[in-house]
Amino acid sequence: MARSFGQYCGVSTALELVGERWALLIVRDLLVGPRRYTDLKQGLPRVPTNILSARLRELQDAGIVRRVALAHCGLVYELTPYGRELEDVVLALGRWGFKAMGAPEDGDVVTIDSLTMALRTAFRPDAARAQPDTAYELHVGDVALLATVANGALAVRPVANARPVDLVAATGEAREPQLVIAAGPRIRDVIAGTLAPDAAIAEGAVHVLAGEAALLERFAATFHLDPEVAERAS
Amino acid sequence: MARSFGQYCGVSTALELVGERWALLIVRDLLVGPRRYTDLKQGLPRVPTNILSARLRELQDAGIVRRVALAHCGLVYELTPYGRELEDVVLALGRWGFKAMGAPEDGDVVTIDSLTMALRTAFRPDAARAQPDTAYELHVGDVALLATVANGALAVRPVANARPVDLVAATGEAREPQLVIAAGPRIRDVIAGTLAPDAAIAEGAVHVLAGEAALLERFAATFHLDPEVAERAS
DNA sequence: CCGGATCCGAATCGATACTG
DNA sequence: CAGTATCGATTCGGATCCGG
Repeated sequence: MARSFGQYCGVSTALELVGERWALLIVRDLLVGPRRYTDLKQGLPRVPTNILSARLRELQDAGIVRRVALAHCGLVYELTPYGRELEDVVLALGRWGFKAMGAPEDGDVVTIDSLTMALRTAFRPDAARAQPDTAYELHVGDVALLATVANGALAVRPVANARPVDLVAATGEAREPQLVIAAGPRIRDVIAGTLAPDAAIAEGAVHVLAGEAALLERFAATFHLDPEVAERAS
Repeated sequence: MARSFGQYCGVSTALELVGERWALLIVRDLLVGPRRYTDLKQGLPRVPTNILSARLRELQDAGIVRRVALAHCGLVYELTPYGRELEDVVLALGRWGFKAMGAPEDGDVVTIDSLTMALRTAFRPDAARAQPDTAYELHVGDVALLATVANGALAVRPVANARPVDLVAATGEAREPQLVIAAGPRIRDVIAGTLAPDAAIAEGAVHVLAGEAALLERFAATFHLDPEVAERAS
């Protein structure tokens, strides 16, 4: 399959399976849920279609992705259980890369799936448990999603939902968001802890559309990546 | 620098910085300690020298690696604090890839650094704390290292050491290993939990060179990757 | 519209040779 | 020891096309 690194080692084995360009971004999107070919292409606007289909085939051959035909609804790709275990890898990568993010390049997009995984990356279960359950509605660019924090667990779903309302009701996730905010790229700085919530509002980096502005403090405490000072013996 | 994925996202940022071929394997080796160019080339026998120097330059430009001139001892490359934070990423990748490892391909090598990181990947601090402190000497292929477990912490160093003996004594790591074993690739199965210690000895997958064979049970409990059954709601 | 396959120029990688 | 230089082999990117 992929060119070998010539090592009998877990890291090199992993990189042979998911180290090719675009592969882990496909996995990232599939970690949010099963996706159709077209969904993936839309969520990864810069991936050439031949690369997307090549990666999907390789991921299937490796037992990471499975292709499922839905009754009367077309095809979806979904992670196998083994593929879902890549969550730790993607979260670790996201956590590390988040700190290196500067201002967005021209033409950079924020997608529903990437924002969903970013929220999962930054989510602090213990910080969440220390505060009242809250539902946040977050708008970034033309992406909008509802993040519901309850009992130390996080659920994220798109807000302009294609899902039937009764499904939402059934999962008990439906609830009026206590805070609705619209943010630009500097929401990253709020989560990274380099921009205080009140400063973010004062500077217009975050707009409160509904709810009490003070709840942004709770948001920032719940979704937070600490500097992790990296004091370690070499 | 690298071609952009066109997303404002932590995962894609990380992949732009360390997603190129060989980059994370270089980081893996540097996580064990500072290395000279020649050390890296030896630990990554299949990397073309032009790629190695290109990656080292890119990693330096990204602030992940630093090039340090030692007094009268040449140059070494070492991770910056930010680079050292990639440990979580490399360990997560190693843990995941370890389970996908089959039999080694022809010509696959096991290096000191890859084996050291594999032991770190599989190390269970709580399992270690539940048992007496132990020093293991492990030979795989032509690689030999000493893994010292004390107070729930792991220290690994090469056994045919170029380091002065008094340095070893100063760090308190020096101690006669209670168990010395020589193993082939199937040591992987012992760590993965698919080959029981006594069966490994019976089948000749692991040879006990010194110490009590029963200590291999302790080794297997200390260095272990559980199946992590991945039962999760899709 | 969905789910790709095909073609081709550009960029990257791999192998080897060579240099201060 | 610490890399450059070169060049053929691969892979990637962009665009187009095609069957359902």
